[in-house]
Formats: sequence, C-alpha cells, structure tokens
Amino acid sequence: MGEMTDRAGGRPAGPTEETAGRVLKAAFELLATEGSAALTPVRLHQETGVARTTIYRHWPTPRHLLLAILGPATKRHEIDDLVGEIGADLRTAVGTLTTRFETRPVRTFFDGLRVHDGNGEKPSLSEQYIEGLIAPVRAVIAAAVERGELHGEADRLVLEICGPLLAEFLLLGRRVKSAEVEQAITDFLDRHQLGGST
Amino acid sequence: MGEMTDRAGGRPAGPTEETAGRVLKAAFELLATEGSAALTPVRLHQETGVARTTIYRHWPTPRHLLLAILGPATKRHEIDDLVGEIGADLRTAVGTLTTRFETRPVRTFFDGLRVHDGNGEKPSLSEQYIEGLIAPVRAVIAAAVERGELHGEADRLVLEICGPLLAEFLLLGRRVKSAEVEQAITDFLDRHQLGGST
Amino acid sequence: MGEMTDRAGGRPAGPTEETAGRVLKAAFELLATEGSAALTPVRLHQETGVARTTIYRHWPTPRHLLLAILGPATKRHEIDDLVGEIGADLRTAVGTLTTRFETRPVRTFFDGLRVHDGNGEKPSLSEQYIEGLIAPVRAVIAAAVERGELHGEADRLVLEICGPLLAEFLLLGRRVKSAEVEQAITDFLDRHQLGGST
Amino acid sequence: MGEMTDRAGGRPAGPTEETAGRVLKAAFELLATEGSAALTPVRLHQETGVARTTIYRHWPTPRHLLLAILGPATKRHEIDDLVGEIGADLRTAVGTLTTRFETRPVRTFFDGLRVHDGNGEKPSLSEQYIEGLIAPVRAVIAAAVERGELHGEADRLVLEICGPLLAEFLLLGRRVKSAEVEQAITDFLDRHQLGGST
DNA sequence: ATTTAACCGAGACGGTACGTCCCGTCTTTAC
DNA sequence: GTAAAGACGGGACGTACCGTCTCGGTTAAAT
Repeated sequence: MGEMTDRAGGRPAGPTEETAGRVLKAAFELLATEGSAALTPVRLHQETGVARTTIYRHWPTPRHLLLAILGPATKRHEIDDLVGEIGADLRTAVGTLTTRFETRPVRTFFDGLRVHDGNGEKPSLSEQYIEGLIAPVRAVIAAAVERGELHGEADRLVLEICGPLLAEFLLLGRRVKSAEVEQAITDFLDRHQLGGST
Repeated sequence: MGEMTDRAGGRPAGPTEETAGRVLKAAFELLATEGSAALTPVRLHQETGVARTTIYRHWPTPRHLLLAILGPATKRHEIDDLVGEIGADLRTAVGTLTTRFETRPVRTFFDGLRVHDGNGEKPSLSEQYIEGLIAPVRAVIAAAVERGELHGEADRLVLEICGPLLAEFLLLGRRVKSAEVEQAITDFLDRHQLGGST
Repeated sequence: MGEMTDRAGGRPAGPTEETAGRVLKAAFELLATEGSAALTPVRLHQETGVARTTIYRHWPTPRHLLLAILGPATKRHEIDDLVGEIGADLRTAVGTLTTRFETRPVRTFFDGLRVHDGNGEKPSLSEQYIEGLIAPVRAVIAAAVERGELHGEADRLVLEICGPLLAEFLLLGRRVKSAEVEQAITDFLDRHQLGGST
Repeated sequence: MGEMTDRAGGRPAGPTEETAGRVLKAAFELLATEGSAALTPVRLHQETGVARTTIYRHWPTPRHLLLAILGPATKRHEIDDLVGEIGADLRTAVGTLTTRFETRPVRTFFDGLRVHDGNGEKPSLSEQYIEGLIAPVRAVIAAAVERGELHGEADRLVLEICGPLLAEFLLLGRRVKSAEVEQAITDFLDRHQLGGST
C-alpha cells in the first residue's frame, strides 16, 4: 500500500500550464494594481476561478507566488543594443530605468515585495528586484571598467548614478524629470573625464 | 427649566495621559522591533493592558498611531552644532544620517510606515520620514547655497550626496561603510570646488 | 470630613420631574413600538437627550424602568360604570379586554415584560400585566360570586371566560372577532343559568 | 481545455452529521435550561467546542437554529393510542399537554421562541410551537366533529378546552392541577352532551 | 447667604459579544 | 495525481453596547 514506486507512469507533478498561467498572470495583475495586500489565495481564487486549495498546493506562501512572478518580471529587461560607447550606452541604460518608473507599477511592486521580504530570508525579494532594475546600468559600467575607461568599484559607480534617481522616485515619491537625468549623466561623464557627447 | 445648555460640564475629551503614554510607547517599540505587521490593536492591548476598544476610540486606524509616533520620533534630530563651514557641517549632518542607520531601526520603521502610507493620502508617512532623515543635510546645503558657496537647486544637491547612501542602505540592504561616506563627501566637495579639508 | 450627618441640607434625591417624565415617556413609546430589545439606555439617551449616566443613576436595570411604567400603564383600566347586572357587566368587562387587544400594543408590551421577567424574581412583570388585563372581568365575577349568583372559584371562572381569548390573541396571534366574544359570553351565562339577555 | 464545468467534484455541502448533532443538541439544552438569551454562538462554541465560525456558517441567525430544533422537538408528540371514544381520547390528549407542562421546559422554550419570532416573519416560531402543543387535542376534536359527535368549529372548541389551561400555565405562571383539568374535561363533555364517563 | 448634597451631562475606560473575513488544513468527490 | 468544493478550527478585524467611573458645572434645599 502506497509503495514508493520508482516513478512509474502517472501524471507529471506540478500545476497544469493552464492553471499556473492563469494564477500567475492574475497574481501579477493584483500585485501591480492593488498592492501586496490583495495578493491572497482568496483573492486569486475570485479572480481566476482556480480553487483555493489548488493555489495552496502549488504556492504555499505568497513568497512562492512572488518568486514565480519575479523572474519573468525582471529577466526581460536586458539590453541588447549597446554600442560600446560609454556615453550612449549609459543614456540607454538609465533610460530604461526611468522609463520603467513611468510605465510600470514599480513602486507598487516594490512595496509588495518589501512586505513579503520575510524575516531575513535571503535573497530578499525587494533587493533582488532593485538589482534587476539597475542591472542594465551595472552592465554598462562594468563593461567600461573592463575596458579601462572607468576606474573604481562598479558598485559605487552604479550607485553614484542611480542612487539619486532611485531615492527620488522610490523613497520620496517624486517624478524624475528627464532633463535632470540628462544633466546627471552629463555631470557623471564629465567628472570621470569621459567627455559625454550627446 | 432645565433646558439643554450648549455645553455644560463633562469630562475633557481625548485619552488620559496615562493611556496615551502607555499605548504610544508600546506602539513605537513594536514598530521598531517587530515591524508594522505587529502594530495591531490586539497586540497593543496585549502589551499595554489597555483595552482594545480604548485603542480604537482614540486611534481608529494604524495611521493615527503612526502619525502620533512620527512627530516625536523625527523632531528630535535637529543639529545645533553647526559651525558654518561647509565641509565640517556636511560631515556632521551626513554623520547623523549614517549613524541613525546603525543605531536606530530605520529600515523596520521605514517599512512600517510604507505599509500604512495609505492610498495616496498625503502627506505620505514614509516620505515624510525620509525627509526627516535627510533634513540635517538639507539644512547644511541650503545654508551653503544661501551663502553663495554652492550653486544649483538644494533638492538636487541633497540627493546627489544622500541618494547613493539611502539607496545602498534602504533599497539594497547593505551596510554603509564610513570610509565610503567620507570618500563621497570629499568627492562632492571637490567637484563643487569647496576644497574639503578634513 | 465627610461625616454622616443626620441629613442636613442638600437637594432632594431622585430624578427631576422633567427628567423622569421624558425618560419614562420615551421608554413607554419604545417598548410599545419597537419591543423590549429597544429598551436600552443608549436608545433612551438618543430619544430623550438625557445622558446615559443619568438613566443608569435612576433606573439601574431595564426592570426598574418597566416597573416604573407598568403602574401607570395598568392602573387606569378600572371600570366604574358597572350596573350590577352580571350579563351587562361581563360584556363591558370583556369588552375592555378585547378592545385593548385592538387599540393598544398589548402583544409587544407583553413580550417586552416577558423578556425582563427576570429569573424567578417576583412579582413577575408579565404575569402582573396579565392580571391587570383581566382585572375588570375578575371584579365582575367576584361581585357575582359575592351576590350568590355564581358558584365556584372566581379564579377558575375568570379563566373559563378569558382563557380562550387570551390564548387566541396572545399565544396564537389571531385577531379575536367580536362575534366570537359575544357567543362565548352568552354560552358562559347559559351554562351557569344566568339567562344573559343582551 | 479546463473550462469551468458546471459542477465537477467537491465535498457535499452542509454541516457534518457530527457537527450538526453536537450543535443542535447543545442548542436545545441551552434553550431549555437557560433561556433564549443563552442561545448565542459564543455560548454554543463554549458548550460544544465547535468553532464560532462554523456555527455562523450553517446557522447564520438564532432563527436558523430554532427552526432546526423546533421540528424534531414538536414532531414527536403524536398520539397513537386513541380509542375513538371522545371522553377517553380527550383525557389522553389533554393529559399529554399538561404532562408536558410538568416535565418539559415549556415556558422557557416558549419564551425563547417568542424572542426570536422575528419581525412579522411567518411562520411565527412561538405560534407554531403552541400549535404543536395543542395538536393532539385538535386531532381528537376534529375526529369527533367528523363523526358528528361534536358541533361547531374545531378551532373554537379546541380553545374552549385548552385556552384556560394555556393561559393559566403560560400567561399566569401557575401550576395546573390535575383535578382542575379533570373537572374542565367533564364540564366540557357535559355541556356538549357527551356524557363523559371517566 | 452659605453650605452641602444631589443632579446632570460629557466622556474615558475595561469588557463582552457581535458578525465578518481570511487563514491554512483537512476531507470528499470527480475527472 | 490534479483539481474542485467545501467543512472546519482559528485569529483578528472593526463595531456596538454594556456598566462603571471620573470630571465639571448647576441647582435646590437646609442652615
């Protein structure tokens, strides 16, 4: 009875594609539009029609859900049209960041993740998310350092350029004006003697 | 005879000093040590012995509690030992900021406020808190601009110096090393030609 | 200080006439129209404007209120136009009873009293009220027994005539038709050989 | 694929037998011994261990509970040993009534139902209960009318015999002595010329 | 006229129960 | 084995009254 067969036949484990798709899509929507408080099994059930039980089965905690939506949500913001010129690439990379501020529910998302960061469990979801946000900039900076055009720790340089922007938007809730961004990049290039031609 | 006079006698409104004291103290403790999830009427009742109903009476929502805590909690971080020299004052001001990172539950507090920022209700508690954190720096910068030693918008300058620190600590969860801070200030002074002698 | 002086000076105890009047009037109204559940200090306060505290001071429990309104409410239904002729008098007395069924909130009142009958405390309010309702009939019967026109226990005779009416109205919630009443009285007179001429 | 089928699988609705049994039994006990005021979800939870929420789930209001109790509580008082002789049968039927007065918490039960009769909602619980109490007598009377032994409306005849008893017991709170009952039945039979041999 | 006891209103406070919501686990049934 | 439907115990929510209390201001006798 209940023999531990060596995995013989039967249906594959894990949620149906159908189910997973519906649930995760709804989860993303909910998180983006209503914040993390809305990201509950009950709510998801109401939105998707998928049974509460089923949701618990596959994503026992909100954290599982968040992890499942975080990958897709962050992954796709790679930049492939880098030209190898620090000024231009930096403008592109920072541009993707500030554009996301405008077009995506970054703050809501950030808050949602923050709430479920858990208690010291690593990796912290929100930090991972922020890292994802600044990843393009980091890539550009790292490349420049590699080429010997920039000197110093990449980490510090990334924050030098992104820190004010993130703080302004995420912490102080202000819109980030593009003129400001442009100025900041120009200043950055200047002070690192990279003659930033627009 | 015996007409209903406009306001005859009666006990003064508002919570007893005793009650308010106990509750707010406990609220602060809870928020600082266990985060905003712990800041509930039930929990406060357990901690203080004050009846749940009483808490609802005077602080109908967590927001009321937070507002009552926030004033005292932020007010006291004024700086009075400014010497008028931009380099020294900036080091002092930024020092208070990073010191608070180390010694106070800034992140927990920030998260707590964030959760209860409410839905667009202004002023946003968390933003108000951040403003409080950087207030000393802003004061120094504003004074320097006033004296004509610095040029540009105070807001931008404040973020130029604090942005990376806030981002590093609050968003990425990294400790801010004092050497870094020192370097950042020196750089800042340099590039604004303020020859920052240590 | 605070000696137990032998009643020296001071305002007389008990509620002001004004206060008592307003409260008891409202209490009666409430009981009659909304039932005993509405007979609460809060409700009375809302109706009268008299402070909750004041109500508690003078009528610590609903029972006190009920006792205070019961007297006046029942007392006034004495009959003074008895002619000494059993048939006529009985018709008058039973008439007052059934008329009250129609014109007064007897059932609501009865229910209200019933709820607050308390736990065996005597006198039972509701029973007292019922006694009050049938008092006129009892008076007539008692007089007839006195005169030797009727034989047997008054109690039993009263119930013989009133029991069906009370049961029909109070227990079964049916309207009592006057034809029925007339028939019942006629039958009663018949079987006790009192030749009831209308 | 995976469309929301109309009704696919799932546990049957309604409370478990176990749960329903425990709750309703306790409800009956409470009503009988402590009156309707004790018939609360909290109290039931304490008595049965069944969670408060569960009780709300299946019996949203006290009325639901009472309705669930009332059926079983009234149903079982049918009489099956009628012999077809009006005198004997009447004694049996009235006997069951007065016996219930003595052995069952009729008054408490009645009061409890009365409180929750609701606001005009039919059927009135208490009236239904009273009807149940007198049902045996009604059956006997109806049969006699059917056989042509009695003349008149059954309703009126039933009240003629039961009214005084109900009023005495339920309204005036007096014990009903069996001698009285016997006398009443004899009189009744007499005046309807049914020569009631004991 | 001054005491002095009582009235009365306003409100704090602890407490109990309410009815609701969601949680997370479980059991039963269907596919 | 996935999925659905739902029971169930549990915890917190926010509300409504409860009954007691403290606090102020007023009023009406009795001295």
